Amino acid sequence: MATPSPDHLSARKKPRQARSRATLDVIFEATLQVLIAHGPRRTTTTRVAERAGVSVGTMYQYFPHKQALFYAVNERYLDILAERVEAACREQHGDSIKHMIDVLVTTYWKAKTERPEMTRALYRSVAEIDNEPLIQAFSQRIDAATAAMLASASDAHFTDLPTVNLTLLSTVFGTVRSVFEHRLPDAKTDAVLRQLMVMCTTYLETVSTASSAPASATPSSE
Amino acid sequence: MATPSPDHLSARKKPRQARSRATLDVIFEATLQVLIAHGPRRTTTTRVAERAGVSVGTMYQYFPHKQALFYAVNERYLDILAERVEAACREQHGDSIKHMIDVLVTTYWKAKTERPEMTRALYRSVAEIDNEPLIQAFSQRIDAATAAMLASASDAHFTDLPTVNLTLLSTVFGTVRSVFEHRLPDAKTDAVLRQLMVMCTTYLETVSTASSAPASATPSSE
DNA sequence: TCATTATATGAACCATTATTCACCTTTATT
DNA sequence: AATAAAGGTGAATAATGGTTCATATAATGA
Repeated sequence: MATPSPDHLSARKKPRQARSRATLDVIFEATLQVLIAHGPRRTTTTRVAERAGVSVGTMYQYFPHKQALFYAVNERYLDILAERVEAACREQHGDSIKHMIDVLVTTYWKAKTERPEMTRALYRSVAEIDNEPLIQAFSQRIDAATAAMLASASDAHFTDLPTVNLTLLSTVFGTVRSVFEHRLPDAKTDAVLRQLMVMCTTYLETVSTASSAPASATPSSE
Repeated sequence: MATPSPDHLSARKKPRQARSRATLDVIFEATLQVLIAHGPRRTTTTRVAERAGVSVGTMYQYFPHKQALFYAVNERYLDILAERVEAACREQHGDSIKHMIDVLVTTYWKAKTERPEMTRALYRSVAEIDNEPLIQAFSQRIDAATAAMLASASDAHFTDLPTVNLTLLSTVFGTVRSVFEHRLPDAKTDAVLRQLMVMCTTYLETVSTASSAPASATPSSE
Protein backbone atom coordinates (compact mmCIF):
# COMPACT_ATOMS: atom_id res chain seq x y z
CA MET A 1 0.00 0.00 0.00
CA ALA A 2 2.12 2.87 1.22
CA THR A 3 5.28 3.82 -0.59
CA PRO A 4 8.09 1.58 0.62
CA SER A 5 10.79 3.31 2.61
CA PRO A 6 14.04 4.07 0.81
CA ASP A 7 16.34 1.18 1.62
CA HIS A 8 18.91 3.28 3.39
CA LEU A 9 16.24 4.09 5.91
CA SER A 10 14.24 0.88 6.08
CA ALA A 11 14.37 -1.66 8.84
CA ARG A 12 17.01 -4.32 8.71
CA LYS A 13 14.80 -7.32 9.24
CA LYS A 14 11.25 -8.03 10.23
CA PRO A 15 10.27 -9.77 13.44
CA ARG A 16 9.20 -13.38 12.98
CA GLN A 17 8.44 -14.40 16.53
CA ALA A 18 6.09 -12.82 19.02
CA ARG A 19 9.02 -12.11 21.29
CA SER A 20 10.71 -9.80 18.84
CA ARG A 21 7.50 -8.05 17.94
CA ALA A 22 7.18 -7.10 21.58
CA THR A 23 10.79 -5.96 21.60
CA LEU A 24 10.08 -3.64 18.70
CA ASP A 25 7.13 -2.11 20.51
CA VAL A 26 9.26 -1.53 23.57
CA ILE A 27 11.97 0.09 21.48
CA PHE A 28 9.50 2.43 19.82
CA GLU A 29 7.99 3.54 23.08
CA ALA A 30 11.41 3.96 24.65
CA THR A 31 12.51 6.10 21.72
CA LEU A 32 9.54 8.37 22.21
CA GLN A 33 10.17 8.70 25.91
CA VAL A 34 13.83 9.52 25.50
CA LEU A 35 12.98 11.93 22.71
CA ILE A 36 10.56 13.68 25.03
CA ALA A 37 12.85 13.68 28.03
CA HIS A 38 16.12 14.62 26.37
CA GLY A 39 15.38 16.01 22.91
CA PRO A 40 16.61 14.56 19.64
CA ARG A 41 20.19 15.65 20.16
CA ARG A 42 20.53 13.75 23.44
CA THR A 43 18.60 10.75 22.21
CA THR A 44 21.41 8.25 21.86
CA THR A 45 21.25 4.61 20.93
CA THR A 46 22.53 3.58 24.34
CA ARG A 47 20.01 5.72 26.16
CA VAL A 48 17.14 4.30 24.14
CA ALA A 49 18.37 0.75 24.66
CA GLU A 50 18.74 1.36 28.38
CA ARG A 51 15.24 2.78 28.64
CA ALA A 52 13.82 -0.08 26.61
CA GLY A 53 15.61 -2.64 28.72
CA VAL A 54 17.36 -4.21 25.77
CA SER A 55 20.92 -4.04 24.55
CA VAL A 56 22.15 -1.81 21.78
CA GLY A 57 22.91 -4.88 19.73
CA THR A 58 19.24 -5.77 19.67
CA MET A 59 18.35 -2.40 18.24
CA TYR A 60 20.89 -2.80 15.51
CA GLN A 61 19.28 -6.04 14.51
CA TYR A 62 16.21 -4.16 13.40
CA PHE A 63 17.62 -0.79 12.40
CA PRO A 64 20.80 -0.32 10.41
CA HIS A 65 21.40 3.00 12.15
CA LYS A 66 19.85 5.61 14.36
CA GLN A 67 18.14 7.51 11.57
CA ALA A 68 16.26 4.40 10.54
CA LEU A 69 14.90 4.19 14.06
CA PHE A 70 13.68 7.77 14.02
CA TYR A 71 12.26 7.20 10.60
CA ALA A 72 10.33 4.16 11.76
CA VAL A 73 8.92 5.94 14.78
CA ASN A 74 7.67 8.75 12.61
CA GLU A 75 6.26 6.28 10.14
CA ARG A 76 4.30 4.54 12.85
CA TYR A 77 2.93 7.80 14.19
CA LEU A 78 1.87 9.10 10.81
CA ASP A 79 0.22 5.80 10.01
CA ILE A 80 -1.94 5.95 13.10
CA LEU A 81 -2.74 9.59 12.50
CA ALA A 82 -3.72 8.95 8.89
CA GLU A 83 -5.95 6.07 9.93
CA ARG A 84 -7.76 8.25 12.40
CA VAL A 85 -8.35 11.00 9.92
CA GLU A 86 -9.48 8.52 7.30
CA ALA A 87 -11.93 6.96 9.70
CA ALA A 88 -13.32 10.33 10.69
CA CYS A 89 -13.77 11.28 7.06
CA ARG A 90 -15.50 8.04 6.25
CA GLU A 91 -17.97 8.58 9.08
CA GLN A 92 -19.02 11.99 7.78
CA HIS A 93 -19.83 10.86 4.27
CA GLY A 94 -22.99 12.48 3.00
CA ASP A 95 -23.13 14.93 5.84
CA SER A 96 -23.14 18.72 5.72
CA ILE A 97 -20.07 20.83 5.04
CA LYS A 98 -20.18 22.46 8.40
CA HIS A 99 -20.20 19.11 10.13
CA MET A 100 -17.32 17.86 8.03
CA ILE A 101 -15.15 20.83 8.90
CA ASP A 102 -15.96 20.57 12.57
CA VAL A 103 -14.98 16.94 12.69
CA LEU A 104 -11.84 17.42 10.61
CA VAL A 105 -10.52 20.20 12.79
CA THR A 106 -11.49 18.48 16.02
CA THR A 107 -10.03 15.14 15.02
CA TYR A 108 -6.71 16.59 14.00
CA TRP A 109 -6.51 18.79 17.06
CA LYS A 110 -7.28 15.92 19.40
CA ALA A 111 -4.73 13.68 17.75
CA LYS A 112 -2.07 16.31 18.34
CA THR A 113 -2.99 17.21 21.89
CA GLU A 114 -3.62 13.82 23.42
CA ARG A 115 0.09 13.44 23.99
CA PRO A 116 1.32 16.94 23.29
CA GLU A 117 4.88 16.31 24.36
CA MET A 118 5.09 13.35 22.04
CA THR A 119 3.84 15.47 19.18
CA ARG A 120 6.42 18.11 19.91
CA ALA A 121 9.17 15.54 20.24
CA LEU A 122 8.30 14.04 16.88
CA TYR A 123 8.23 17.43 15.21
CA ARG A 124 11.73 18.00 16.49
CA SER A 125 13.02 14.56 15.63
CA VAL A 126 12.57 15.13 11.91
CA ALA A 127 15.60 17.39 11.90
CA GLU A 128 17.71 14.26 12.03
CA ILE A 129 16.10 12.47 9.11
CA ASP A 130 14.72 13.06 5.67
CA ASN A 131 11.06 12.39 6.23
CA GLU A 132 9.78 13.76 2.95
CA PRO A 133 8.69 10.36 1.64
CA LEU A 134 6.65 9.91 4.81
CA ILE A 135 5.02 13.29 4.53
CA GLN A 136 4.32 12.68 0.89
CA ALA A 137 2.58 9.38 1.55
CA PHE A 138 0.68 10.85 4.48
CA SER A 139 -0.51 13.81 2.46
CA GLN A 140 -1.76 11.61 -0.32
CA ARG A 141 -3.77 9.44 2.02
CA ILE A 142 -5.35 12.42 3.72
CA ASP A 143 -5.95 14.12 0.43
CA ALA A 144 -7.85 11.13 -0.91
CA ALA A 145 -9.87 10.77 2.27
CA THR A 146 -11.04 14.36 2.48
CA ALA A 147 -11.62 14.63 -1.26
CA ALA A 148 -13.97 11.67 -1.11
CA MET A 149 -15.71 13.16 1.89
CA LEU A 150 -16.15 16.56 0.29
CA ALA A 151 -17.45 15.03 -2.92
CA SER A 152 -20.21 13.37 -0.91
CA ALA A 153 -21.37 16.55 0.82
CA SER A 154 -25.13 16.84 1.01
CA ASP A 155 -25.17 20.61 0.71
CA ALA A 156 -22.40 21.46 -1.72
CA HIS A 157 -20.72 20.58 -4.96
CA PHE A 158 -17.29 21.68 -6.12
CA THR A 159 -16.26 22.18 -9.72
CA ASP A 160 -12.58 22.32 -8.88
CA LEU A 161 -12.48 19.82 -6.07
CA PRO A 162 -8.70 19.22 -6.14
CA THR A 163 -7.86 22.85 -5.54
CA VAL A 164 -10.57 23.35 -2.96
CA ASN A 165 -9.46 20.25 -1.14
CA LEU A 166 -5.80 21.19 -1.19
CA THR A 167 -6.65 24.63 0.12
CA LEU A 168 -8.75 23.21 2.88
CA LEU A 169 -6.06 20.80 3.98
CA SER A 170 -3.28 23.36 3.91
CA THR A 171 -5.40 25.71 5.92
CA VAL A 172 -6.69 23.31 8.52
CA PHE A 173 -3.46 21.40 9.06
CA GLY A 174 -1.28 24.47 8.86
CA THR A 175 -3.37 26.49 11.23
CA VAL A 176 -3.79 23.69 13.74
CA ARG A 177 -0.06 23.17 13.83
CA SER A 178 0.54 26.87 14.21
CA VAL A 179 -1.89 27.10 17.10
CA PHE A 180 -0.48 23.99 18.68
CA GLU A 181 3.05 25.28 18.62
CA HIS A 182 2.17 28.68 20.02
CA ARG A 183 1.02 27.24 23.35
CA LEU A 184 -1.78 29.74 23.75
CA PRO A 185 -4.02 29.71 26.81
CA ASP A 186 -6.96 27.34 26.39
CA ALA A 187 -9.51 30.09 25.94
CA LYS A 188 -7.61 31.63 23.04
CA THR A 189 -6.95 28.28 21.48
CA ASP A 190 -10.62 27.41 21.52
CA ALA A 191 -11.54 30.76 20.10
CA VAL A 192 -9.12 30.49 17.20
CA LEU A 193 -10.17 26.94 16.38
CA ARG A 194 -13.80 27.99 16.35
CA GLN A 195 -12.98 30.88 14.07
CA LEU A 196 -11.04 28.53 11.84
CA MET A 197 -14.12 26.36 11.45
CA VAL A 198 -16.24 29.35 10.59
CA MET A 199 -13.67 30.48 8.11
CA CYS A 200 -13.41 27.15 6.34
CA THR A 201 -17.15 26.61 6.28
CA THR A 202 -17.74 30.02 4.81
CA TYR A 203 -15.04 29.39 2.26
CA LEU A 204 -16.53 26.11 1.13
CA GLU A 205 -19.94 27.69 0.86
CA THR A 206 -18.50 30.49 -1.21
CA VAL A 207 -16.77 28.25 -3.73
CA SER A 208 -19.56 25.70 -3.80
CA THR A 209 -21.88 25.53 -6.78
CA ALA A 210 -24.97 25.04 -4.64
CA SER A 211 -26.29 21.54 -5.30
CA SER A 212 -29.77 21.67 -3.79
CA ALA A 213 -30.52 24.95 -5.52
CA PRO A 214 -29.85 24.20 -9.21
CA ALA A 215 -27.06 26.27 -10.66
CA SER A 216 -28.10 29.35 -12.52
CA ALA A 217 -24.79 29.52 -14.28
CA THR A 218 -24.32 26.66 -16.70
CA PRO A 219 -21.66 24.17 -15.67
CA SER A 220 -19.16 24.31 -18.47
CA SER A 221 -17.92 21.10 -19.99
CA GLU A 222 -14.18 20.64 -19.75
CA MET B 1 13.14 46.42 22.40
CA ALA B 2 13.05 42.66 22.12
CA THR B 3 13.18 40.35 25.09
CA PRO B 4 16.81 39.77 26.01
CA SER B 5 18.07 36.27 25.36
CA PRO B 6 18.39 33.94 28.32
CA ASP B 7 22.01 34.24 29.45
CA HIS B 8 22.85 30.64 28.84
CA LEU B 9 22.14 31.29 25.19
CA SER B 10 23.33 34.83 24.73
CA ALA B 11 26.51 35.90 23.04
CA ARG B 12 29.68 36.06 25.06
CA LYS B 13 30.79 39.53 24.09
CA LYS B 14 29.87 42.18 21.62
CA PRO B 15 32.12 43.31 18.81
CA ARG B 16 33.72 46.70 19.36
CA GLN B 17 35.78 47.09 16.23
CA ALA B 18 34.65 46.95 12.62
CA ARG B 19 36.90 43.97 12.08
CA SER B 20 35.06 41.79 14.52
CA ARG B 21 31.66 42.91 13.28
CA ALA B 22 32.68 41.61 9.88
CA THR B 23 33.85 38.38 11.48
CA LEU B 24 30.48 37.89 13.06
CA ASP B 25 28.75 38.39 9.74
CA VAL B 26 31.02 35.83 8.14
CA ILE B 27 30.33 33.36 10.93
CA PHE B 28 26.58 33.77 10.57
CA GLU B 29 26.66 33.26 6.84
CA ALA B 30 28.97 30.28 7.18
CA THR B 31 26.65 28.72 9.73
CA LEU B 32 23.76 29.02 7.32
CA GLN B 33 25.73 27.51 4.49
CA VAL B 34 26.92 24.56 6.51
CA LEU B 35 23.43 24.11 7.88
CA ILE B 36 22.10 23.98 4.34
CA ALA B 37 24.82 21.72 3.02
CA HIS B 38 25.10 19.24 5.89
CA GLY B 39 22.04 19.59 8.07
CA PRO B 40 22.01 20.55 11.74
CA ARG B 41 23.46 17.27 12.89
CA ARG B 42 26.57 17.58 10.77
CA THR B 43 26.99 21.27 11.44
CA THR B 44 30.01 21.22 13.69
CA THR B 45 31.96 24.09 15.15
CA THR B 46 35.04 23.15 13.16
CA ARG B 47 33.14 22.93 9.91
CA VAL B 48 31.57 26.33 10.45
CA ALA B 49 34.90 27.86 11.38
CA GLU B 50 36.55 26.32 8.34
CA ARG B 51 33.83 27.62 6.04
CA ALA B 52 34.02 31.05 7.61
CA GLY B 53 37.76 31.16 7.30
CA VAL B 54 38.29 31.76 11.01
CA SER B 55 39.51 29.55 13.79
CA VAL B 56 37.24 27.78 16.25
CA GLY B 57 38.71 29.89 19.00
CA THR B 58 37.32 33.00 17.38
CA MET B 59 33.83 31.59 17.40
CA TYR B 60 34.11 30.78 21.07
CA GLN B 61 34.96 34.37 21.74
CA TYR B 62 31.45 35.35 20.72
CA PHE B 63 29.43 32.28 21.57
CA PRO B 64 29.80 30.25 24.74
CA HIS B 65 28.72 27.12 22.87
CA LYS B 66 27.23 25.84 19.67
CA GLN B 67 23.63 26.29 20.72
CA ALA B 68 24.23 29.97 21.32
CA LEU B 69 25.40 30.23 17.74
CA PHE B 70 22.28 28.56 16.39
CA TYR B 71 20.20 30.71 18.64
CA ALA B 72 21.84 33.86 17.35
CA VAL B 73 21.39 32.88 13.73
CA ASN B 74 17.72 32.27 14.30
CA GLU B 75 17.42 35.53 16.18
CA ARG B 76 18.92 37.44 13.31
CA TYR B 77 16.64 35.80 10.78
CA LEU B 78 13.50 36.39 12.79
CA ASP B 79 14.50 39.99 13.35
CA ILE B 80 14.81 40.65 9.66
CA LEU B 81 11.59 38.81 8.95
CA ALA B 82 9.70 40.75 11.60
CA GLU B 83 11.03 44.02 10.26
CA ARG B 84 9.84 43.20 6.79
CA VAL B 85 6.38 42.27 7.94
CA GLU B 86 6.18 45.36 10.13
CA ALA B 87 7.19 47.56 7.24
CA ALA B 88 4.64 45.95 4.95
CA CYS B 89 1.92 46.45 7.53
CA ARG B 90 2.83 50.08 8.06
CA GLU B 91 2.62 50.72 4.34
CA GLN B 92 -0.94 49.39 4.10
CA HIS B 93 -2.36 51.54 6.86
CA GLY B 94 -5.76 52.89 5.95
CA ASP B 95 -6.07 50.63 2.94
CA SER B 96 -8.74 48.03 2.19
CA ILE B 97 -8.93 44.63 3.84
CA LYS B 98 -8.40 42.81 0.62
CA HIS B 99 -5.25 44.72 -0.06
CA MET B 100 -3.94 44.09 3.43
CA ILE B 101 -4.41 40.37 3.14
CA ASP B 102 -2.80 40.26 -0.27
CA VAL B 103 0.26 42.07 0.95
CA LEU B 104 0.52 40.06 4.16
CA VAL B 105 0.41 36.72 2.39
CA THR B 106 2.72 37.85 -0.39
CA THR B 107 5.26 39.39 1.93
CA TYR B 108 5.49 36.33 4.13
CA TRP B 109 5.63 33.98 1.19
CA LYS B 110 8.38 35.97 -0.50
CA ALA B 111 10.41 36.12 2.67
CA LYS B 112 10.29 32.34 2.93
CA THR B 113 10.97 31.53 -0.70
CA GLU B 114 13.75 33.98 -1.54
CA ARG B 115 16.23 31.55 -0.06
CA PRO B 116 14.13 28.45 0.38
CA GLU B 117 16.98 26.22 1.43
CA MET B 118 17.94 28.65 4.12
CA THR B 119 14.40 28.71 5.41
CA ARG B 120 14.32 24.95 5.52
CA ALA B 121 17.70 24.77 7.21
CA LEU B 122 16.58 27.20 9.91
CA TYR B 123 13.38 25.27 10.51
CA ARG B 124 15.49 22.20 11.08
CA SER B 125 18.08 23.90 13.22
CA VAL B 126 15.59 24.64 15.97
CA ALA B 127 15.68 21.00 17.01
CA GLU B 128 18.99 21.75 18.66
CA ILE B 129 17.90 24.76 20.65
CA ASP B 130 15.02 26.07 22.67
CA ASN B 131 13.80 28.89 20.50
CA GLU B 132 10.53 29.54 22.27
CA PRO B 133 11.61 32.93 23.59
CA LEU B 134 12.45 33.93 20.03
CA ILE B 135 9.14 32.75 18.66
CA GLN B 136 7.34 34.48 21.49
CA ALA B 137 9.03 37.79 20.80
CA PHE B 138 8.50 37.42 17.07
CA SER B 139 4.82 36.65 17.49
CA GLN B 140 4.27 39.66 19.66
CA ARG B 141 5.88 42.01 17.20
CA ILE B 142 3.86 40.65 14.30
CA ASP B 143 0.72 40.64 16.36
CA ALA B 144 1.12 44.31 17.19
CA ALA B 145 1.90 45.21 13.60
CA THR B 146 -1.07 43.48 12.02
CA ALA B 147 -3.46 44.56 14.78
CA ALA B 148 -2.57 48.18 14.12
CA MET B 149 -2.98 47.65 10.41
CA LEU B 150 -6.36 45.98 10.74
CA ALA B 151 -7.60 48.66 13.09
CA SER B 152 -6.90 51.23 10.41
CA ALA B 153 -8.80 49.44 7.64
CA SER B 154 -10.88 51.76 5.53
CA ASP B 155 -13.63 49.24 4.88
CA ALA B 156 -14.01 47.33 8.12
CA HIS B 157 -14.17 47.54 11.86
CA PHE B 158 -13.72 44.71 14.31
CA THR B 159 -15.34 44.47 17.70
CA ASP B 160 -13.10 41.66 18.88
CA LEU B 161 -9.90 42.67 17.17
CA PRO B 162 -7.54 40.51 19.27
CA THR B 163 -9.31 37.29 18.37
CA VAL B 164 -9.75 38.20 14.74
CA ASN B 165 -6.13 39.17 14.49
CA LEU B 166 -4.89 36.01 16.18
CA THR B 167 -7.04 33.92 13.88
CA LEU B 168 -5.76 35.71 10.84
CA LEU B 169 -2.14 35.28 11.84
CA SER B 170 -2.49 31.62 12.72
CA THR B 171 -4.18 30.99 9.43
CA VAL B 172 -1.89 32.94 7.18
CA PHE B 173 1.38 31.92 8.80
CA GLY B 174 0.31 28.35 9.38
CA THR B 175 -0.97 27.86 5.87
CA VAL B 176 2.00 29.51 4.22
CA ARG B 177 4.35 27.29 6.16
CA SER B 178 2.32 24.23 5.30
CA VAL B 179 2.34 25.07 1.61
CA PHE B 180 6.03 25.90 1.71
CA GLU B 181 6.95 22.59 3.25
CA HIS B 182 4.88 20.53 0.87
CA ARG B 183 6.95 21.56 -2.16
CA LEU B 184 3.97 21.66 -4.48
CA PRO B 185 4.36 22.52 -8.15
CA ASP B 186 4.25 26.26 -8.73
CA ALA B 187 0.80 26.22 -10.27
CA LYS B 188 -0.74 24.52 -7.27
CA THR B 189 1.13 26.74 -4.85
CA ASP B 190 -0.17 29.84 -6.56
CA ALA B 191 -3.68 28.48 -6.60
CA VAL B 192 -3.69 27.68 -2.90
CA LEU B 193 -2.21 31.02 -1.94
CA ARG B 194 -4.85 32.81 -4.02
CA GLN B 195 -7.56 30.76 -2.35
CA LEU B 196 -6.06 31.56 1.02
CA MET B 197 -6.36 35.25 0.29
CA VAL B 198 -9.97 34.86 -0.76
CA MET B 199 -10.67 32.86 2.35
CA CYS B 200 -9.13 35.39 4.71
CA THR B 201 -10.72 38.34 2.99
CA THR B 202 -14.13 36.73 3.11
CA TYR B 203 -13.57 35.90 6.76
CA LEU B 204 -12.66 39.45 7.68
CA GLU B 205 -15.68 40.76 5.80
CA THR B 206 -17.91 38.32 7.63
CA VAL B 207 -16.74 39.26 11.11
CA SER B 208 -16.49 42.93 10.32
CA THR B 209 -19.12 45.32 11.60
CA ALA B 210 -19.32 47.11 8.27
CA SER B 211 -18.17 50.67 8.68
CA SER B 212 -18.56 52.40 5.32
CA ALA B 213 -20.43 49.78 3.32
CA PRO B 214 -24.20 49.57 3.84
CA ALA B 215 -25.20 46.69 6.10
CA SER B 216 -27.52 45.19 3.51
CA ALA B 217 -27.70 41.47 2.78
CA THR B 218 -25.67 40.94 -0.37
CA PRO B 219 -22.00 41.77 -0.13
CA SER B 220 -20.90 43.14 -3.46
CA SER B 221 -18.27 41.27 -5.40
CA GLU B 222 -15.10 43.25 -5.79
C1' DT C 1 15.99 -35.28 21.00
C1' DC C 2 19.01 -32.58 18.14
C1' DA C 3 20.01 -29.41 14.62
C1' DT C 4 18.79 -25.10 12.80
C1' DT C 5 17.27 -20.64 12.91
C1' DA C 6 15.87 -16.40 15.38
C1' DT C 7 16.87 -13.33 18.91
C1' DA C 8 19.67 -11.03 22.38
C1' DT C 9 24.03 -9.43 24.64
C1' DG C 10 27.49 -5.62 25.73
C1' DA C 11 32.47 -4.79 25.97
C1' DA C 12 35.50 -2.99 22.65
C1' DC C 13 36.52 -0.04 18.76
C1' DC C 14 36.91 4.00 16.35
C1' DA C 15 35.63 8.38 14.77
C1' DT C 16 33.81 12.61 15.77
C1' DT C 17 33.46 16.85 18.08
C1' DA C 18 32.78 20.49 21.66
C1' DT C 19 35.65 23.25 24.23
C1' DT C 20 39.92 25.26 26.26
C1' DC C 21 44.06 28.02 26.74
C1' DA C 22 48.56 29.72 26.19
C1' DC C 23 50.26 32.52 22.76
C1' DC C 24 50.24 35.67 18.71
C1' DT C 25 48.65 39.87 15.85
C1' DT C 26 46.17 43.97 15.06
C1' DT C 27 44.01 48.24 16.50
C1' DA C 28 43.27 51.95 19.82
C1' DT C 29 45.02 55.09 23.38
C1' DT C 30 48.35 57.76 25.91
C1' DA D 1 56.68 55.10 20.44
C1' DA D 2 54.99 52.61 24.03
C1' DT D 3 51.33 50.44 26.28
C1' DA D 4 46.92 48.50 26.70
C1' DA D 5 42.99 46.33 24.91
C1' DA D 6 40.63 43.79 21.37
C1' DG D 7 40.70 40.25 18.26
C1' DG D 8 42.46 35.89 16.52
C1' DT D 9 44.86 31.21 16.49
C1' DG D 10 44.77 25.97 16.48
C1' DA D 11 46.92 21.93 18.63
C1' DA D 12 45.59 19.43 22.63
C1' DT D 13 42.06 17.53 25.65
C1' DA D 14 38.39 14.91 27.17
C1' DA D 15 34.08 13.10 26.53
C1' DT D 16 30.69 11.15 23.86
C1' DG D 17 28.37 8.12 21.14
C1' DG D 18 27.48 5.17 16.84
C1' DT D 19 28.44 0.66 15.36
C1' DT D 20 30.37 -4.10 15.30
C1' DC D 21 30.98 -8.87 16.42
C1' DA D 22 32.07 -12.93 18.89
C1' DT D 23 29.27 -15.15 21.84
C1' DA D 24 25.12 -16.74 24.38
C1' DT D 25 20.25 -18.04 24.88
C1' DA D 26 15.63 -19.12 23.26
C1' DA D 27 12.35 -20.94 19.91
C1' DT D 28 11.20 -24.00 16.11
C1' DG D 29 10.73 -28.06 13.40
C1' DA D 30 12.02 -32.74 12.01
